[in-house]
Amino acid sequence: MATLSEENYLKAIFHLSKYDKTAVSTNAIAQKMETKASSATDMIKKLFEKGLIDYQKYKGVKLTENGRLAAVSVIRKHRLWEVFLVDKLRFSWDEVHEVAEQLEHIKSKKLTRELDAFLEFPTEDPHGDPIPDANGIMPSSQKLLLAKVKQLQRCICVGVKDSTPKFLQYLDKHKIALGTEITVLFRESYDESMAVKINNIQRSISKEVAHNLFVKTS
Amino acid sequence: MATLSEENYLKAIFHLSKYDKTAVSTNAIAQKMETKASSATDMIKKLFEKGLIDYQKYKGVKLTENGRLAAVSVIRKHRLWEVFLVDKLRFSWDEVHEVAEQLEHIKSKKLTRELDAFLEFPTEDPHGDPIPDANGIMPSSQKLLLAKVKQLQRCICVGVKDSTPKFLQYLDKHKIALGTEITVLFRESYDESMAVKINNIQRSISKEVAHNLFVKTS
DNA sequence: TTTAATATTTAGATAAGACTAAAAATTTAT
DNA sequence: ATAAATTTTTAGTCTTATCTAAATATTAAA
Repeated sequence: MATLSEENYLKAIFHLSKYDKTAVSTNAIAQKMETKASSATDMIKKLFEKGLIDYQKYKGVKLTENGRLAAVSVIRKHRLWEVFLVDKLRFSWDEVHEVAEQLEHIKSKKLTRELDAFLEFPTEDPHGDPIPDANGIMPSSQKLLLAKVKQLQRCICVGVKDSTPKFLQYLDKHKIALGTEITVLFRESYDESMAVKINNIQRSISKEVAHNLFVKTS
Repeated sequence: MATLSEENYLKAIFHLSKYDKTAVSTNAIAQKMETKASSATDMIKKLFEKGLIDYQKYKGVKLTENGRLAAVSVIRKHRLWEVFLVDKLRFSWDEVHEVAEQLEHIKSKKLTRELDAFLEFPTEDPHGDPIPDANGIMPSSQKLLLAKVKQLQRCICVGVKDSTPKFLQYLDKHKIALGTEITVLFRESYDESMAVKINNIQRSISKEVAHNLFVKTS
């Protein structure tokens, strides 16, 4: 059984290797965990001893299958709790992360199973991120960044890449939510901003925002 | 802010001084925490430094007002989560304790407040124990042990003193639940057992059981 | 390709919370 | 009232997870 700190490191490693499946560096882990590289090295050794990561000195780390399962189990709980907080307890999507960071470490198979059933088996959390099933399988979705959408295409907002309160509150303020329809009008090459139509109103979306909003094209 | 371990010690001290409000001994705390007296002494010093207990060497400890509030806050969360598990997640009353022991340490004022509202402000947990309000006030109830009920009196089961799975499962097996009506017929002085009528059937209740079942007389 | 910069690891220290063993204080019993 | 038994505290050690500083390895630059 992994300790709280081990679980957090596994989660960090998982997120760092989510897109490119290459080895993760000690520094990257330390940065994500907001700790020092030496601390990361210590934990890396521990996770290696427990068979949760592959590791060779100076070569970075990769999750083993057991490590991946442990990480995904924590992520599953995190996202289920987020759904609970938003759907049942009147939290907004920018308030859930901190509490879910605590709840994700509660150890009880039955709790996770029953919570899942109580929430009617959700497949996505309030930010549009997929919820892994009990076997550790992530539902895949063909979302893409708004920044990649072609001119004159219509798309629907399905998730966020940056889920910090700041960005989520920005979206709330500008009436952009999951399910909101966005039509890309044109791109400003100077600053990489985009002119879009949202709720029939034309607006400009900055490069920063366009690179942190996931959409689906129909 | 109290650590997880500090919270558990405060809870232990609270429960040990619940009935008789006298000072609690180091040994009693150590026993309740399933640890050694020396460890208890270490923690006592820490809680004293933080102003959560009154303490004089060799004289035992008492919660300060702040200490009591901290303990009661944890107990409030514990009991709210127990209600959640039973009412919403299909846990039985003998399964909730272990999970609630973890959930009680989650730190979020909003979570507690919203959970309370979601559960429609319950006043008792699944074992009939009172749930303190947000200000740390315990609803009082005039329950008494079944063992104290007079002959030929009718009463209603409202709580348990022993809430270990073993006892709770015993009650389930014998169809005794909160709300069950019990009429005391007579007392066997030899073994202190009681003859009672439950659901119109006459049964014998051992001394052990009678001393762990709370009832209310009308 | 040798040097410079950067990344990683090692060594040793610290704090929290637990332990054992021994010392000191208190309580109980004679 | 003193001795014996018990309780409590102290002193020193251990583990986990962190840190700083120094050493070593790797990567980038000249």
